[in-house]
Amino acid sequence: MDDETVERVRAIICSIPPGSVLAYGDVAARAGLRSARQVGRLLSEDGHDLPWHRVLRASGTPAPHIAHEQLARLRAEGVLAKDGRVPMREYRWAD
DNA sequence: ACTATGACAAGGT
DNA sequence: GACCTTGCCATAG
Repeated sequence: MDDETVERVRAIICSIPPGSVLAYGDVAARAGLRSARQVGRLLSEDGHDLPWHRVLRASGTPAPHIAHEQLARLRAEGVLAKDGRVPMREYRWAD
């Protein structure tokens, strides 16, 4: 993991507009990473100052330990989850 | 060097 | 849709 790549990931996550979301894999792809786990690891370690709540799994289900907080924050931005799951088809950020 | 673990994903059943 | 198996890659022991 070069610092340059880390910066790219951080930049991408920061640029996600409120009301939109991205999957870990999407962020990874845009940042040039080969594995989505890298993104998750980054957030767990160095993502405390980023809008991490706009990043979730490809299926629209957030990670278990943060699920409650995540859905609450998204709900505050207008992202409505259906039974703990966000409909990516509608909220997925495409620029 | 090897194994286990983790904010994951894709493909098969 | 749900569930299981593989692949993935950095870190920790």
